[in-house]
Amino acid sequence: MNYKDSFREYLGKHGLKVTQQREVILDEFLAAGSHLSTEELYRAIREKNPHIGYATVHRTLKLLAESGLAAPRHFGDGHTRYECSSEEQHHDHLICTICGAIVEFENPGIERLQELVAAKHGFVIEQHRLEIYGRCAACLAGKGK
Amino acid sequence: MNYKDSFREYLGKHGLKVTQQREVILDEFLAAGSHLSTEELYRAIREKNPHIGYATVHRTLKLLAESGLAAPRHFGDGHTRYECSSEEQHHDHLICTICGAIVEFENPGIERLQELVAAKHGFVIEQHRLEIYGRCAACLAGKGK
DNA sequence: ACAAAAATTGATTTTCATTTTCAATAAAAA
DNA sequence: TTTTTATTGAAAATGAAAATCAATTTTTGT
Ligand SMILES: [Mn+2]
Ligand SMILES: [Mn+2]
Ligand SMILES: [Zn+2]
Ligand SMILES: [Zn+2]
Repeated sequence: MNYKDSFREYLGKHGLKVTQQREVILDEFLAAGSHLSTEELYRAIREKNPHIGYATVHRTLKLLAESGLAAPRHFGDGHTRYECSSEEQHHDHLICTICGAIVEFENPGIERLQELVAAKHGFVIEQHRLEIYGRCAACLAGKGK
Repeated sequence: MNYKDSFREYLGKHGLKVTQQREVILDEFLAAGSHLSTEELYRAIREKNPHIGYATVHRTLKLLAESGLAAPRHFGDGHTRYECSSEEQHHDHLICTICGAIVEFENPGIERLQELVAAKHGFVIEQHRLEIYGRCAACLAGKGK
């Protein structure tokens, strides 16, 4: 089942309605780059759909997050960013402090050690967040934007 | 050199003044528990020093962070929290999603793997943040507050 | 298809942590 | 001590996120 059907299913199961705005916003969310802020997605949508309001974009992103289709991220710039999460598996992020580039990575070894750390302290993990901040290759080479 | 002298040194080197308020706030910051929000520290200070304003507590915490004596943390509850950072070494956090308990841990294996991940993507690490959210032992046993 | 019921929309307002303002005050320099 | 400079704290401003509410759209019921 694809994103659009999953979203429709979630809406139906929660007594929510399938609206034109929600369809457009999901389409643009899937088409636009990942890790976009509400403001960024709103601007992208507004180009083709000037009638869709900021509040609706905001609410739909929260709805996508609640439905598990989008994942909110916080990289320290004061803006909540969202990325698709349904079909992708868990990953963490490398963030360039100069150009803002975001690189995703997965590391089973780190994941395993986290489980060991949690177990050692009697915790059962629900989620985790690992963000590595530094300078990306391009910026180190003086070629960052 | 202790915290108070380090702070005085930082102030002196930056053309800033050593004030009674800053001394009191640093004292309370060191005496109070770790991972306190500005609001929490302000309340603790106000009990003995009703004349110290919220803005001054806020500014002093930022100053402590700039000087490297305090480290700001964000655990997702919308409040910036601060902890001492000067003499302690790096650590990460386990946060209970039920009672809010915060457990600190260090794991050299995870740190090493992070360096490998960063190197693989051409990044030079400046800092990182690892937060593991889950249920603590007490809450799992039904004894959480 | 039509009417009634229920949810959504979007411009606007509100919230709330954080930051800034500014006249009075305190600290450091002369 | 006098002058200069920074700090203080009450209040106001800021800004991202969330809430409001009358108008509109979607869905349900007949
Ligand atoms: Mn990502
Ligand atoms: Mn800590
Ligand atoms: Zn870069
Ligand atoms: Zn707990």
